[in-house]
Amino acid sequence: MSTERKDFLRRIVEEDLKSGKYSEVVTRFPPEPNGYPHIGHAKAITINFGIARDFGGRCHLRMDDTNPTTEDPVYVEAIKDAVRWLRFQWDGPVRYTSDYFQRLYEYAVELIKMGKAYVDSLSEEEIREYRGTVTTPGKRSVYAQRSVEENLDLFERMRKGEFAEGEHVLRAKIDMASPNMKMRDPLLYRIRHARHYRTGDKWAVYPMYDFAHCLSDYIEGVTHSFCTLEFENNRELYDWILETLKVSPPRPHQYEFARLNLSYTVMSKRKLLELVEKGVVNGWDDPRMPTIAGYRRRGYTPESILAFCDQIGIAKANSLVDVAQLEFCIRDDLNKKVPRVMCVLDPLKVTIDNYDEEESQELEAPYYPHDVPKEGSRKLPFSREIYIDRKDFSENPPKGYYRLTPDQPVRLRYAYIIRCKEVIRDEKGEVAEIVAEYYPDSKSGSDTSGIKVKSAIHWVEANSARRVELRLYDRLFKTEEPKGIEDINPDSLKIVKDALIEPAVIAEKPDERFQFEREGYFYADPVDYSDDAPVFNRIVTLKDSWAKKQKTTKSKPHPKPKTEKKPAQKMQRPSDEAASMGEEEKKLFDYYTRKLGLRSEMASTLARDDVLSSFFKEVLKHHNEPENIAKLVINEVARELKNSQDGRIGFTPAQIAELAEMIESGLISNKIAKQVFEEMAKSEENPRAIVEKRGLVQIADPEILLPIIDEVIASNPGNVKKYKEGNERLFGFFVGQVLKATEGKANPKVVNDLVSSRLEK
RNA sequence: UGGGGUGUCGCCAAGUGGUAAGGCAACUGGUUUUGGUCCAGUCAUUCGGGGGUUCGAGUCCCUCCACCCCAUCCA
Repeated sequence: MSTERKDFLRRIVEEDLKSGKYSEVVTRFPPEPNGYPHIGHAKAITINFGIARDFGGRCHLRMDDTNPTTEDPVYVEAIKDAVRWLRFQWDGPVRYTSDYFQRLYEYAVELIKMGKAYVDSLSEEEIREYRGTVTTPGKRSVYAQRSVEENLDLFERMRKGEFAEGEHVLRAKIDMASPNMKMRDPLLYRIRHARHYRTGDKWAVYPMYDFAHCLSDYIEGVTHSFCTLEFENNRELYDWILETLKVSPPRPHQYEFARLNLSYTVMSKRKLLELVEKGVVNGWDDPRMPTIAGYRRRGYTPESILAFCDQIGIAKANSLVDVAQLEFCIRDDLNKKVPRVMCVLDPLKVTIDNYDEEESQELEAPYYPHDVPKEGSRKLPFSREIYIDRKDFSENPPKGYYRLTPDQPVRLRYAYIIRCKEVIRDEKGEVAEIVAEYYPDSKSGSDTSGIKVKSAIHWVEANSARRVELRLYDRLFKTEEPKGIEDINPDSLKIVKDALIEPAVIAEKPDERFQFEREGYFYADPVDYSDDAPVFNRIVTLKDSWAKKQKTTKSKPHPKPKTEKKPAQKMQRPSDEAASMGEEEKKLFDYYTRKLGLRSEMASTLARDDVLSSFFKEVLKHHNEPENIAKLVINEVARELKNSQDGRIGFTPAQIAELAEMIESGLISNKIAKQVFEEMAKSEENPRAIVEKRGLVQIADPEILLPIIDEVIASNPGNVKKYKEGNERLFGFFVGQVLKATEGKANPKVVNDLVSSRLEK
């Protein structure tokens, strides 16, 4: 990985590798085998395997199988399939948390011996009560006082299966009053008399996620443990277990990213399961399902899913990705790959009455358009009777209609231009057939007719066409953020039983995915397709700007009202803040405003913060410039204070006073002061010493500055032009360049004046 | 309500004090025997709101607001 922009996880890995924290990156994809993986898993897979690949590391596939009641081998197969289908390869064998049960048990025993874990015999309800709530602390169980020996004995007997489920649990002894609920003596083990699909009846106790996960990561030598946002609160416990057990470094660390949400889709296992169980869809691999198996059956390519995962990025903001982004990815991929063929979804017979009944011919048609660099073609039978799509003919065409009408000829793609002569109706008055004539000299590729048509439509020859079943899939839900079954799109599947397709598709099988020209991308259903009864799934439609235009002209009587800029919300006056101050704070506030003459914003900020306030007063003793000192303390000192975890700061009030003097005297600029600040916080050196050592004295001499400015102006003629054309934001660019050239030492005020006068010329 | 997180275009998302990237969507126009593709172009005077610091703030400080997660013997 070189210099291109990286997501925050890759930056962390890069940093850790550079600093030598780890010599190699090891990640893992750790699903619980209790359901079919979906596109959200694809994101996690791409992240874990992708990062390992990008940094020359390894990625493990681990089944997090600590709950025997929910897991099943069919899911481990589905997960393995999904990873392989996405073209990733896990390092070594598939791993299982259940393989570590013995070691995990030993770690638990160790915790007990350290007095850091105990067997609790409270009931489930009691445990819940004792835990407290998010706002009230919990209280510890009386059983927490059990001796190490008793705990050891009990835990051993739990393991052997001497107790009923729920009778005892093993808990970590941490803090029942922790603000983090996950730290209130979390459960480590519970009794389960269930058969585990791998370990059978060997164990009667099973580790909980929090205990198993960090240790499994550690056992496997994982360095970076990526998971989704909802585990943020679990990180403290993850670290606590590894730290308390004093496992030898290198230790794994957990980082969280936002899980994928897709519009018009549900992603939770529970809701997906409901769809399957209630028969809303036909199983986990129903082409409408967001499962990997579903997309695969629908006809999505692994490349398109990967491209999608790439495009959506990795971040920490909860987001809802537009499904249109996914649709773009599959269209984009298939456009470059698949053969174009003709299939008529809603056949309308056309008899070409000037074409001899006895005659027929074969037309040569390429499988790929001019812009797809692939070779291949097939023969297209042509005769007196053909079928076109019903929507490609209109007796009363709307404005802008390019297709066949009584007055408008059209080209049959790869064949001739035809003209409608007569419309034949059935007893209900509907168009049943069209009688047309063709222009013999308009043959595709050797057209000498001189007739101009607005469009070319697809068609099939009546005798040779094959009847096929088409499954037209649409979004499963009708709302952007569906809650559940109540939001199902009733038209998510339309089955067309008697579409007609050109014979070569069935006979030659040039591919399994096709573009049915002007309709969409289709995939020969891997389960139900047979040569006798071909079935195609619609993967996605083509973009259709005609349909879009129709829709907008039909349903857009009013132009969309431009949303007004929302008016500024209620202003907050500093005096409002003063109102919320306590007695002491108010006194301080008054003192700062009246005696020291500080502005109220500053005064209130100081008055509300003990540490800042006393620091401020200390600095004042060394240098009595309340306003300047207050600014420094409020902005700079406050930052350093926030950034230091332990509340310690690497500088003294006297040093801040010194810094203030240097700024006031013009020795250094504010910009440099910031730099000095950071240096001070780190090195604990005196500001003056830092300035001298690093040569940070401000440059205000035009004699020095002017040549630099001219240089900057000379080397950015484009920006000079833009600036002169009115892009005043660019002013900062020039100043910035000069500052950069002087390593920040130029006096910005002087530079501003100078740049301004130079640019005027 | 305690704690942990997150707010940049309709949807994603870069951005680490010096010109608000990019993709999707949308919208022009061109090419086209697919109303597809492709090509050219348009689309954030502003970053949840308000103050402050600074020559200069999406980035630093203060404050308010909104949303998500945590009280399964699930993961």
